[in-house]
Amino acid sequence: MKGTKNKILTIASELFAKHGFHKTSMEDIARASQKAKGSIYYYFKDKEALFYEVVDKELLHLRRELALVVTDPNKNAAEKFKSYLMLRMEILKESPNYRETLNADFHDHFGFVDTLRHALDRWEKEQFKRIINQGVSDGLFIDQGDKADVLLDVFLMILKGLEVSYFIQNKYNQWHPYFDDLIDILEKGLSI
Amino acid sequence: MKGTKNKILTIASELFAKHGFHKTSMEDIARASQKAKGSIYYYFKDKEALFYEVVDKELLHLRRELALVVTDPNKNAAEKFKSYLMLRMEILKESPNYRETLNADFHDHFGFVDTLRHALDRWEKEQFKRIINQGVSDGLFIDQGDKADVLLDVFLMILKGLEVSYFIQNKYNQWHPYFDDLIDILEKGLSI
Amino acid sequence: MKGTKNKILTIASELFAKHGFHKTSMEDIARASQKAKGSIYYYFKDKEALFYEVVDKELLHLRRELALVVTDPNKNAAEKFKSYLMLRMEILKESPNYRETLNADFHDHFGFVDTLRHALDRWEKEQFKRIINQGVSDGLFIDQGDKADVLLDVFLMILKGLEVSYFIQNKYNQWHPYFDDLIDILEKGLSI
Amino acid sequence: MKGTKNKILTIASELFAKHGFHKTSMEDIARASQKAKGSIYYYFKDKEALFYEVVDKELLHLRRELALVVTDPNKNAAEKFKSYLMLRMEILKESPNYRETLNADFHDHFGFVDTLRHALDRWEKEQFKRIINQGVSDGLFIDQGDKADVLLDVFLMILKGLEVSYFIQNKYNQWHPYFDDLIDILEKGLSI
DNA sequence: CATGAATGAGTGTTCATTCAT
DNA sequence: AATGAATGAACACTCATTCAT
Repeated sequence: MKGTKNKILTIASELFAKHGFHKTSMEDIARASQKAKGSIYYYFKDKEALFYEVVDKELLHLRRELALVVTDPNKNAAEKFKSYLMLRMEILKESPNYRETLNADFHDHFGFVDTLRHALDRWEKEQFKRIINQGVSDGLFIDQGDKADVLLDVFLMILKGLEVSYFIQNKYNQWHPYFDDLIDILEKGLSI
Repeated sequence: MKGTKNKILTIASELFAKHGFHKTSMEDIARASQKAKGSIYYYFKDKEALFYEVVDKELLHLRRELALVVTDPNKNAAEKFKSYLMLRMEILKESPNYRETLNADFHDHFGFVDTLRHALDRWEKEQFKRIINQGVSDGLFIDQGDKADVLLDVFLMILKGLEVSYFIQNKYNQWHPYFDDLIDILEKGLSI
Repeated sequence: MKGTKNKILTIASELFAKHGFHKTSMEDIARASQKAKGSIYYYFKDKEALFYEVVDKELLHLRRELALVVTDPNKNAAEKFKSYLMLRMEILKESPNYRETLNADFHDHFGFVDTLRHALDRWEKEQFKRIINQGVSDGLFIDQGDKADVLLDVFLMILKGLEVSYFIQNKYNQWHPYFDDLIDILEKGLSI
Repeated sequence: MKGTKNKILTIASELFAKHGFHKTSMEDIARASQKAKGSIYYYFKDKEALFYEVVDKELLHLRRELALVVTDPNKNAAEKFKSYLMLRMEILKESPNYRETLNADFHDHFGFVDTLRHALDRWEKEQFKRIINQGVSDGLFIDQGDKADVLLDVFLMILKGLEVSYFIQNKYNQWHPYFDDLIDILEKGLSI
């Protein structure tokens, strides 16, 4: 039955989100989802494998939503650019398990999610390329030539950095009002 | 004796840096510092209290070094600005315990380090204000008026975000060559 | 269907042989035999019952081969004696599941194999009696009278003891070259 | 305190003896010795390390007792030979944990006791050499020359084999009355 | 000051077995 | 005849913390 696996996945997602990976025990998940501990292991090899699928689900949602923006026929490149950034932050705000992933990296406790994160990085770079190409062919953006790739990387770096100030340090509500200004700053800084 | 406490502190700093807070046990610290486990608890109430002092020490070092830049009589405001940013990254690179503090785990469950981080935030904002004020009075920068405070906050937000891409995601070596460009982008973005 | 049961039996035999009773899980057997876990329980009440049949099959093979020696019309008693001993060791070498049966674990906790082993003991004693009787009637051996039975038991005891040095302690290759000498010693020791 | 460690060691020895290594849990040992589970791990790295020390203690006892026979000034070589064999069996009967060591399981999966067993093997060979040398110099035994070493090994092999029939298959009480006969057989078999 | 023995709650994981279909 | 989802008891091991000395 899909039912059991999904229930475990859903409950696990909530618990991991609320208490973090380390402080959520398999015991907790089993109790909360009213399943036997062994049942979790029937569907998921590991605690890590369970967390992996939880994060995977979040990122699937993120990509699906962002793709709608990128392919939206009613927006020009500049609008897509801004919409993408804002929606990205909005969805990430509700993807707490992916966010936990950004940190612990360092001590390689979550090396097992690297696959997912790198895949997302590549995917996002691709989307930005599309937006920019559209902007260039529409005459809105200037073709940066060889510098384009580096600029894109730098831009993504800043973007990912903001996730931290925004979410992990819980400044979301504090900074959100100034987010427009921030996007302007970035656009201006990158505009040459 | 100061000797014992300092030895514990030094060794703990190294071990936390190498293996992280969670993966470093009091046992490990006791063994490495050739002290009894009980002795650690004589000087430090908690594992958390020990970590707190370790991080405190790192931030003390950071502030001391950055203060030298801010008060340097041989630099103008623009130079101080750039020097501050670069030195900040350089020292943070060697402050792994503070960096672990950026973890969600620590935010959710170890609020005890928040005190330190907030104190640093306030301190850094103060330093930037000094630099900018000097720049304005020297005619280098334009007085932003009411917007100054918000711009400063946004700027610091970006700065802190960069820590993540830089250190936690181990991109330091990858991005370092472009750091100059990045500072330029920030200066340009913020300059009007 | 015989097919399913036999497949399970064959695969189980291989896995038990390779990894031992404890380290072979029903899961392993199910996966390797491409059958569902439940199917194993359809044919075998227990993990123990499954192992029992595996061992039973090995001993069936052993008895069949040894019977050929005992009833061989072209060998005299002395030749049968030596052939029996050597063939016995040769076949046991390839009967790893029976051999695991010698374990203390199995004696303390898995008495279910005792039945098989005792049956084998009785069978082997019978075969030796036959050989000796043939030897006596051919004038090759001396009738030991009342002592015959005890001597036979002692002899079998030594024989079974050798299995351990030989197989369990993996000295097979080491001792094999001296096996002839050993049989001589036993013959001489028992000959009066 | 030696007290706690010894209590754990003693209780563990009894439990391992009664139920075997696998069926004795650390929980059981903790409960029976009225110590915390953690206390066991304070003194013993592992369940294996605990078992190792238990076996070590048994073998220490064995060697101490056998050494008394080997160095007994009131026995000639033949007497020592017989005494050694009988005492050996007597003590091994009361060394159930060492005996579990003879298992295939332990060979495949618990190589950690091999050290002990090999040390014992070497030690026993040494003792036999002493006895035989005494016998030769007293004119009781004939010097076997080059063959001595191999004969010794074969002899030890038989000896170790007997352990199985005797103890693991619980034939001790059954065979003990015939042990004298058995020693005679071995002496005769090996004597030329 | 300093020790180190002792604790016990907590954790991830395994696996033989059952049963509705 | 055959399945495979679901179970739950069991287990080895970790570690921050306490306290008598």
